[in-house]
Amino acid sequence: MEAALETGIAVCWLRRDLRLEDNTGLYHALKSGRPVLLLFIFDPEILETLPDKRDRRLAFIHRQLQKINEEVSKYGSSLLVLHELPKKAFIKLLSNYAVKEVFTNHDYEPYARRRDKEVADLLAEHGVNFHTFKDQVIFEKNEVMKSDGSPYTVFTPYSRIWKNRLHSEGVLSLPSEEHLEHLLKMPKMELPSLEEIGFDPVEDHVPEADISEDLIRNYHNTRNLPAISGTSMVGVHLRFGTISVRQLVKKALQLNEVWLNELIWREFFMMILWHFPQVEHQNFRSKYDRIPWRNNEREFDLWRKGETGYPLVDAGMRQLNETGWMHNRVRMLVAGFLCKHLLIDWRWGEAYFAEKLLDYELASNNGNWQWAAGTGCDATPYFRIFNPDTQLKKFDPKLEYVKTWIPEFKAGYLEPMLDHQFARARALETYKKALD
DNA sequence: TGAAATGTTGGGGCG
DNA sequence: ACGCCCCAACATTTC
Repeated sequence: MEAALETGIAVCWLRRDLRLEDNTGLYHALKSGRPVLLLFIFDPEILETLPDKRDRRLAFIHRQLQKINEEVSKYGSSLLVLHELPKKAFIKLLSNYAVKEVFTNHDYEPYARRRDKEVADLLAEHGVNFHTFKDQVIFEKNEVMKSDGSPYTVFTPYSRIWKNRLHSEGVLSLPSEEHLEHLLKMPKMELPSLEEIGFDPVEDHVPEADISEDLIRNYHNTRNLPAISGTSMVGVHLRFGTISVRQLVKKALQLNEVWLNELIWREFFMMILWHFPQVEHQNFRSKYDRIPWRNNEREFDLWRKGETGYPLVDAGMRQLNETGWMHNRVRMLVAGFLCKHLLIDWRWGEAYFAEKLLDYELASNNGNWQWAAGTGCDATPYFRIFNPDTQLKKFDPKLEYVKTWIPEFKAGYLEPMLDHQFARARALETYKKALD
């Protein structure tokens, strides 16, 4: 038996689960009885969608990979990092190593599903077992469904069943970090540099996550005040898997249900994207297809630069442009402003966020943009239109946030690009007419 | 996790 | 004392 196992290795393919701790796929690979080769692939098909060669996300991923490589080298192993189409990478891998099994964690985005299908087919042709695991969510795919077997499209009932199921099943964590001695012994290899994969090195000042008891307990009181560090900043870590969602849910259960709900929103939108992959490019509700978006390029540009003349909108866009992050309360406002005040297609805004946000997550970004535009599931009704000045008075009354991101700010620093009352009436009329 | 318009109530000023 | 008006405060409706 032992001899048979020695004749081949297992590969653990990391994608958006860049950690060695509590990693489901890695755990099962390490327990497979075969030496485990740890693999990461820079996929040119993904990289070419990133227009900015100074992309901070790439720098973040690169740094995480270096950390992982450093860590596994303590076990006499190495991370293997390739830069080519995954299918080609596996063809090469199969010719260089006696690969018997491949382990990985589920990735639910439409592109990832196509990619993984191709790799699965290739591996099957070569008689290699492909084992995939749920890791990035608590409940996936069809695990939280209505009693008639259809997916939920409203958050509240979904979250109720999600919580019921969580309480009956508990949270299962797998200590992959305790079995790293089963990694394949090999000399430490260097990663390709950022330049070698076509990117420029850039300071990756990704915000530190704050999952202190203090912050989580107070989350519901402070999360709407953009001048305060009242949010946990876990988005980017969930995106790339540098924190396990199971660790966060355990804390949430003990400390704050409002914060737990935010984690459930993430899974809600992932579930929606799984069942309705067409929402990546289309309105969830097709009755909104007839909205005549104005799509004025000049106005879009003012929005992007943070020069609308509405202080809270502009502060948010400048925070995004400068740091790759924007406070969530302000994200809702700027998204609503683009769709309703300017009548610009939510897809334009979504694409801009996708380019700029370090914590960009297709399912959440799409779900929340469609929420703001009113075209999505469980979305804000079309007649709910934020007043940017009222939002400022409510959530940044001392103008602290605004002054942080708009240095030249003073009352009337910039003439509003359009009148709120006018834009509100125009949005109501446009939506109403399109829906009739 | 809306805002504005419209409706209702009740206290107080005033003749 | 009483009716009338004003208006703030709150509630409801509408978009």
